[in-house]
Amino acid sequence: MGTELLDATFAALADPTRRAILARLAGGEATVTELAEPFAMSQPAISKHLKVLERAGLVSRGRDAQRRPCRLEARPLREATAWLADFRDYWAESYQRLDALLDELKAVDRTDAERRRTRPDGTRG
Amino acid sequence: MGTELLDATFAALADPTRRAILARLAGGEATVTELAEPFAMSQPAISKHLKVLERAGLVSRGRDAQRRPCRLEARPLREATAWLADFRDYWAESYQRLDALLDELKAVDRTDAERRRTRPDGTRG
DNA sequence: ACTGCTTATAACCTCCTGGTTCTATAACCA
DNA sequence: TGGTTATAGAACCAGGAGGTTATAAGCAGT
Repeated sequence: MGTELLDATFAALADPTRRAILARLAGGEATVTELAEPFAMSQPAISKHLKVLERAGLVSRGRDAQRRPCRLEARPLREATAWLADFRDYWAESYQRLDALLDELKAVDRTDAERRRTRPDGTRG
Repeated sequence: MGTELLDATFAALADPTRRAILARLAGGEATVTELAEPFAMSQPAISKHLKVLERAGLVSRGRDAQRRPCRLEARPLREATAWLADFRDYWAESYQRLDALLDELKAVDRTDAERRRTRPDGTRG
């Protein structure tokens, strides 16, 4: 599980233009000019975004004469999703442990209360 | 669903130091010095990372005398996970549509073959 | 061979990021 | 009051990100 792939993937996802490009590509392959069309931005800017997505492995390119059609790649998205899911699970588990701890503390409180009723000086002896 | 929150969240997740901090915090609250300890990095650097995490809403801070304990916040992580999940679903759906399209094309191929058998010049009528 | 379309590259700018060191603030401790 | 601990802030630096324009390169059609 390469941290560099995670770095690149999350960094790629951090830009709204790139997320929009990915969303567009989820609907099927597209060429650079097709991808650039909805944006108020020059074509080289889109090419740069595509290079970022490509470096992260999120997008791969084919060849069709002059065109370089882009398509989505699943792997880095899977890895990023897996990281978030693992994280969520680990966190949930920690909360369970915390809940258990709190239950335990409550139990101790109760026994303390018991003890105080019989031994009012609060010693634990 | 603010794109700015997504920007900040994914950007925050794009750094391995910050992901490690989050992982540490999934195990419970921690102070800045506790968080800084495992890293070969100055304390102000960690404070900067914490500020990034805070700006993204991933972390909130309390107060305990001189200490400013950090704890995880669920919301931005939920939003990021949701974005990825929605994306995955949309993508899967598109693939279904693509499968349907391919089936349709195969069907057309078959009818073409039928036609060729009766009309060898290939005209479509 | 010329023209047009599609894409990438180069050079440049500005702003942000991630790190540093040094210093200030604030709370506790004696 | 003075010292220590915990954290934040300021000033600085190098490098990268995201944009621009102008240009080059590859391929297609006539």
